[in-house]
Amino acid sequence: MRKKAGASEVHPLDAFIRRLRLHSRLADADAEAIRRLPFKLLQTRQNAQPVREGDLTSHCMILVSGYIHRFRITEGGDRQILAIYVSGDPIDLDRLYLPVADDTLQAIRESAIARIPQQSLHDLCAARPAIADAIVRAVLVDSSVFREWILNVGRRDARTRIAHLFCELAVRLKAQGLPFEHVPMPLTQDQIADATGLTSVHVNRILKALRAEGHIERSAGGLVCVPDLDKLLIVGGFDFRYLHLDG
Amino acid sequence: MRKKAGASEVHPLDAFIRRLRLHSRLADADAEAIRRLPFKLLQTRQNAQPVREGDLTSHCMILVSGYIHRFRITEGGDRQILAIYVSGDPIDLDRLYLPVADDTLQAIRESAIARIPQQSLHDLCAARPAIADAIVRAVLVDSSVFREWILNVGRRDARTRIAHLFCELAVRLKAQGLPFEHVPMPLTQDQIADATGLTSVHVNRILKALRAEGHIERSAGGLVCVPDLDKLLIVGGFDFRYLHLDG
DNA sequence: CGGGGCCTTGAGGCAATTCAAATTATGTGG
DNA sequence: CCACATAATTTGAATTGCCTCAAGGCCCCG
Repeated sequence: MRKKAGASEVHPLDAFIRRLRLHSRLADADAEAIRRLPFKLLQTRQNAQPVREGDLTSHCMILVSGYIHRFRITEGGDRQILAIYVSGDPIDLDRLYLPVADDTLQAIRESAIARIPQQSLHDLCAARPAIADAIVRAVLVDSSVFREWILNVGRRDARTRIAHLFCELAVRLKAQGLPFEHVPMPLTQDQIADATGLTSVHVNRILKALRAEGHIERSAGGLVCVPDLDKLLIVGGFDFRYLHLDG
Repeated sequence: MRKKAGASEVHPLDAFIRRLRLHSRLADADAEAIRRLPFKLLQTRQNAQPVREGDLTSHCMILVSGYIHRFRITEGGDRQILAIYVSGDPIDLDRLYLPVADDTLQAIRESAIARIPQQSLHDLCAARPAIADAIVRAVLVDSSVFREWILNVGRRDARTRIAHLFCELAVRLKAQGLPFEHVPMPLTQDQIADATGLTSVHVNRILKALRAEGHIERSAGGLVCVPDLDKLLIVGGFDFRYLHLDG
């Protein structure tokens, strides 16, 4: 009757395995092989930058807990956030094949990261084709998300754009089995602005409007609370297809 | 003295091999294996859509000649172009692992496409790890380009944005060994608008200004001619890093 | 209790949009 | 090779969504 303690306890990479299984079938043996991967747990504080554009890297990182974003800067110094990662997400798989970083990674709040030697991952992929496939699939889904961001920033007005960002976060959190009614909002208004290609001033006004309309609510700890995700999905013009969550 | 005719003649997939070699080392045997891939040549006319969002596919396509773009549409019906492909580019590698299309592909002008069964590509990757790696690397470079487009659309003004688009096309054409002083401009002003998140009216005005400043010129057949790429690179705030052309 | 983030609000300005119409290319059939 | 239809470019005028600048308020933390 009692659950046995032991190997099946929570492992830092379990969330990563869950994330891969969102899009790929992995045998238990594959999952076990991932758990046996050598890694070091890295605790980063808010705003730390575990990798900067231009760095030559030797490891890949999995976000174990916390939130991290990825950004680039224009010649003029303007920042654009390109992705927001939640626990379980691999945050720089690209560096497995392109070891020179083309973006900077920054912790949104204090986070825990598993650092895995690239060589170990390559070896694992060579030994286990199902894992290699799962990794490519994860890369491709991310790629589809990048494309949706182009669409979001290029063709939607501020209100829809911001709503869409919240929707995406909520849906991805939900898919990962994380609490999603409260979207992680240690995302400052500045960061929302940088993720949507807007100004923090304008973001502020739009948030006010969305609040007035009841689409979002303030919540403890600076979280954004989504009282009715279905309604917000409509405001954000959200279509699930690009996330490839067919499961 | 005379070149021997035979196996070394131009093959439709040679441009693809060149494209892969931009970022990956491929042995001659690998290249030869690619040439032996079964494929059918498809001639498409302007505006044809070889694949639509939602299609379930069984093939992957390589652009042999011509130009193709990839787009998505918002709930409101606005189009955003997400990528522009030139000869040699694989245009839907993502479908190798995610067979349901999340974008629509459309020919900018009449084009020739090589259609390869996904199964054949999978087999080839399994047999030749170097090719599998090269394909993943191609996917990752594309992904970096998508991110640059987010930055472009999100954080640059119209002038810089349009200049950046031309720069990217010119640089990619050049890298592929194609003529690049004349950027392919069967891209209509509507299409430039959809690629940059602007209005065709505004694109028209900016083009006029860029012409007045001598950064671009009109050329036969609706091409845009870039008299001095180095200058345009500055106007577009262009940084090569994201293209990963270290070679 | 003072300083530094972050959020909030107002007023004014501008880049880009919308609407509308004229002009110029492109292509097709007679 | 011209006439006509269609698509693409160009231009103007008015509008607006979002930005800039600037100041004030809140809250956390030392």
